[in-house]
Amino acid sequence: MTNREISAVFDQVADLLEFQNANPFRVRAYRNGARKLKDLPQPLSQLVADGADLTDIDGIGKDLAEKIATLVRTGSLPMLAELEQQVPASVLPMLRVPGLGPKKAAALYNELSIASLDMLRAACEEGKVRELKGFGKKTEETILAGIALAERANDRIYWAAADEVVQALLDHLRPLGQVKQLEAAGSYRRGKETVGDIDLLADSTDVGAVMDRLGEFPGVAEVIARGDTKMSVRLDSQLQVDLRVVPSESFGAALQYFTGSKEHNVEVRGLAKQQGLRVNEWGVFRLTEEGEQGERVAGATEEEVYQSLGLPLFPPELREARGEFELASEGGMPDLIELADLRGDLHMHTNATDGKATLREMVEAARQRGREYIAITDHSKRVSMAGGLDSGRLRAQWEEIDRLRPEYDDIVILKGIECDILESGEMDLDDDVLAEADWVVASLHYGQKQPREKIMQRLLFAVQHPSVSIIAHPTGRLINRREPYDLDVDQLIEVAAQHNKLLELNANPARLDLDDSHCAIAKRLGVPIVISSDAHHTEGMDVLQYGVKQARRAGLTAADVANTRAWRDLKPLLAKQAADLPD
DNA sequence: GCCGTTTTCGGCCCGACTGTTTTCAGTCG
Repeated sequence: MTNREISAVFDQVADLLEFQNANPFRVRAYRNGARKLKDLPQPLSQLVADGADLTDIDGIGKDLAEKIATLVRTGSLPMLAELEQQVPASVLPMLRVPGLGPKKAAALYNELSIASLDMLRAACEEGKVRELKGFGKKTEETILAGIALAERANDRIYWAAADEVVQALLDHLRPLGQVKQLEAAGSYRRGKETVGDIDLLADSTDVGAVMDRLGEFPGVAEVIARGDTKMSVRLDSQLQVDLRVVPSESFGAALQYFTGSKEHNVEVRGLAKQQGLRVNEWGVFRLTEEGEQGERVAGATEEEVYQSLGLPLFPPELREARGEFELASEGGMPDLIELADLRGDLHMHTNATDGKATLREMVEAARQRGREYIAITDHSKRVSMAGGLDSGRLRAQWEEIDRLRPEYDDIVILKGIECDILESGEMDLDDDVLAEADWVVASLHYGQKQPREKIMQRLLFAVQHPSVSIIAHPTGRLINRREPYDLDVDQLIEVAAQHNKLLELNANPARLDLDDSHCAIAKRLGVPIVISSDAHHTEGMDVLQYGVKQARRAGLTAADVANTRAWRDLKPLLAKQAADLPD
């Protein structure tokens, strides 16, 4: 089992325990463990085989260590089977109904034997739910309305889509004179690849005016809640927007609190407590001897909030309780990569295959964006739907590049190819033509459902091929639409490290592949990441910003990303002899 | 279930809002 699979088992255990009203700290222990394992650089199977002490992993104690060993050895966990006997897994979707938590869901299951969303809907329509103790007519209506939301499969939207809504909301609220500061917080600010809802924070003393203004935002379908400081609305698109209005002296504390993540905040507040301080969204406060809230020591800015706790101002992208506190205590907060650090773009298509723009148009667009070098990487012949290139057409394209090069002295145009890794495991083009290329991107397009062994055989063949520079979109996942291939990413990264190959972070907002935790593993193993646009038209080059967000979440600095280098400094990283490459 | 420069037991972040309550539990972030 992979680390992620083991992590998923612990998450499932946590869900079921929560449903059974187990000790919340026990539930948290499983969730914490799941999170730590997902981001672990070494495969657990290897650690178990080596007889390593798993309790060395932060958050893993004696009990979870034993369960990990059981999962590695047998592929299943008796405890999970037992839990599923007590509570069918079909109840878990009920927890996604807004307003339904473990307590209420358990009451529905225990009192009315409701074990699925369908049964829940029927019970609401028959008016049975309102008769339960602790439920009422209003709750029943809320549940009924919420079922539709829960049934919508995982509807977190791409960060790029959230960004459009956020900008519109900010533009709508900013002109209001009563608003002194305004920020979008939450997972949007942390740059997560998908965003579940939008969190806005306003600095104002006129709460009513700000809330009224949000209510007037075009596209507000309903007001879910509105209190003294907090308001929630749902947009026509079903997206929820939470607004919090605080005074200036609390803005920093509220921004810190509202940015999260929840796990990061739990850690921050725990650390505060050890120092006799209390952190909440209103500020940082000294605690009196009786444990009462005393004098305020910080709150106006995030920086002073963290500073008052002896912590650095964490970049929002790192606030996931995935090791940032350890980095801070070692004094090494990384200087994360920024969009402006990128100098080249090494994956793009033209109308020779499935791109929309000509070679010259792509070159011009790249120059306008200040790129110092680009690789033209059209598809190879097996990708017939895209009109992939055979060796003849590919060489013809390279001749066209030869003709263009003298016209541009401010951009290096690399002769590249996105060569398909065939189902058989061979490369789609002959070795002699691949050897002539400046830059070979290898990727899978077909046979994505093959068993892991076969997928890995293909990927490992490609990564060891002398002419291949990089593996593109290595896992093949499409966010919310397609699962990754059945592959062992850890092994792929290891072999890439052994053969001095690069791995792509495809910046398309639907791909973002490799993802943040895999990029972090690549960093630890010294595998350079290349952030590429995979542009199919000129505007497609602008997606690099999303790749940079993901890279920041992985803790990558400019030094970890190969295409932050000038072309002459990138060449030594490549398998190909620098002398065979253009200047 | 995890963890320990106050602890191997007794803690484990904190507050807003709603609905169903007569003073609070549940949910959410």
